[in-house]
Amino acid sequence: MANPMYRQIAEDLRAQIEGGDLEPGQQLRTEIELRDHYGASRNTIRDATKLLAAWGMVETRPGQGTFVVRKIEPYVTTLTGSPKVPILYGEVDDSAAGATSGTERLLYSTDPQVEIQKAVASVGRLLQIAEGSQVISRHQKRSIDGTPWSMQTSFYPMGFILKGADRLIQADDIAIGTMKYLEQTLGLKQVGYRDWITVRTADGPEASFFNLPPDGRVSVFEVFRTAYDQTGTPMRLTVTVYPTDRNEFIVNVGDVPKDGDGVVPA
Amino acid sequence: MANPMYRQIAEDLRAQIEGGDLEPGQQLRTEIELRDHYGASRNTIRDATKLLAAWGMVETRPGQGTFVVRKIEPYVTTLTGSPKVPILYGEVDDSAAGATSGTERLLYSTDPQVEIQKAVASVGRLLQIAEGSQVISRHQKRSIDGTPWSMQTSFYPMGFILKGADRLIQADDIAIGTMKYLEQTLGLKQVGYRDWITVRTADGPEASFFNLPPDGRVSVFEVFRTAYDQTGTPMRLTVTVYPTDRNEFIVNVGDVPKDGDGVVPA
DNA sequence: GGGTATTTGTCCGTATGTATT
DNA sequence: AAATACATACGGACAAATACC
Repeated sequence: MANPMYRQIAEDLRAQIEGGDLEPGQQLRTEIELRDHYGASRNTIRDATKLLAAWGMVETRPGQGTFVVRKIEPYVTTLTGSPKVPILYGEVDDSAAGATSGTERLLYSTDPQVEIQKAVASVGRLLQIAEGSQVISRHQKRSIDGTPWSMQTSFYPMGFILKGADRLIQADDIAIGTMKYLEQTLGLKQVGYRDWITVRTADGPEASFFNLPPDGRVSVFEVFRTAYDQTGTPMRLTVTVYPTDRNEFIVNVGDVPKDGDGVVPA
Repeated sequence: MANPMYRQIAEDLRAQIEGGDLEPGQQLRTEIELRDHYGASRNTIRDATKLLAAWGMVETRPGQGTFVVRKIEPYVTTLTGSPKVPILYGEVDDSAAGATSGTERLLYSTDPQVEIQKAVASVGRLLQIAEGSQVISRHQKRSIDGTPWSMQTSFYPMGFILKGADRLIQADDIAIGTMKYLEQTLGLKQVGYRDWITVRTADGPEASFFNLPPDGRVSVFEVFRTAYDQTGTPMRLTVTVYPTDRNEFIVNVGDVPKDGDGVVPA
């Protein structure tokens, strides 16, 4: 016996899933049935399904059963350029739900939650201000087609308010865009940005908002975007968290064909 | 009791780790000691440590004990630009190991493993050739400072060989770089590339090479880089797999300050 | 709403195997 | 070889979530 029994059972079930014997969304046999089928104890069957869950192939629902996971249609964000999704702020109109046609996707964003905070170490470092100094924090949760998609928090130096950009501390959307607003009020123009991309396990609130399984299987992208003004000074830090199971990114460098068919690997 | 016992125990141990009572690398008390301490059964203690392992906070080693994980110093790759690490091919000279000084990091790469393969769906789509047509595959495993870092496979259309780029099927490094070689032999010049970034769970060989825990906790970046020539035709597809626990990425857009202090969030 | 059957979740005790020191 | 520590496996009991009548 090279492999332990629970692993062999997991491999067997994996083969059934990958072979198509078990469709995505379909329910597996119950633990009792699997116990009798494999001649193992229920706990060993549970070890096998736990391993499959760690592989991201099944999920268990208390009171219901064990199901083959349905892959979420990933949303692709192009980091080198602007997103092309129509954005809807405020309350969702339920009557309009389900009316999105074709491949067009609807992005819904909560109104910004504005707070004055002390800069933690990472925020201070990236904004090049002292750790602990005051910053404006604008937080939004965003969904696409009803699926929780990302949580975004933008940080601005507190000095922007004193210099006249007082709309930053109002808890509503700045329709023309904050970058244009800062240009009009403070003369700050964004000339470039740097994205820092990491992956980590989701914390509690994130797992809750994104509906992630509690076993820590799905991690999240954390993207730190530092925007620089014409003097090379950081003018905004945007931290966005995306679950890795429903998000992918594109980076275009140099002369490349337009996005379209043939850019998606799967 | 809002939470089950194993979860409360896990939270308690987590607080000890985050509070600094348990240092990274330090051994936890054994399962038997924890069982007596918390008044639970050994199986419940094991459920708690399994949860901590899923959170990426501890790792268990058979015959040794349970240890607080040591965070790996992440390696940062700038996607918009060329890497700046010195590359060493072939066998490693052990006598030189440990002699790297300062912040300089040593990249070691295996000799390319060259194969002729049929293009799978994703390779065919990104290279814009028919699925199942022949491609040259050049695979390398790479380490930084002795730590397994990435697995990279480049795919070229088979036609390149017939047109004279026959060094592509030799299993050694092309010192001047394959891009320059293709320019010299075929007149193909890379004018840009597109990176497609996804995250998925590691498969068996990947988990083995990268030394990842078998519980599926650590996932991997999979970056598909399609290089385009002056006619806008894909000339190479490079698929690189990086463990997410030791890799981060940077994307620079527009006019940004040089990399250096203040670009790292943590 | 209530009650019941089904299914997974939690917890226990025990025994044995395997890896490491 | 022996001791230690985690890994695997069993069987049992009860709890909690869900679905259905």
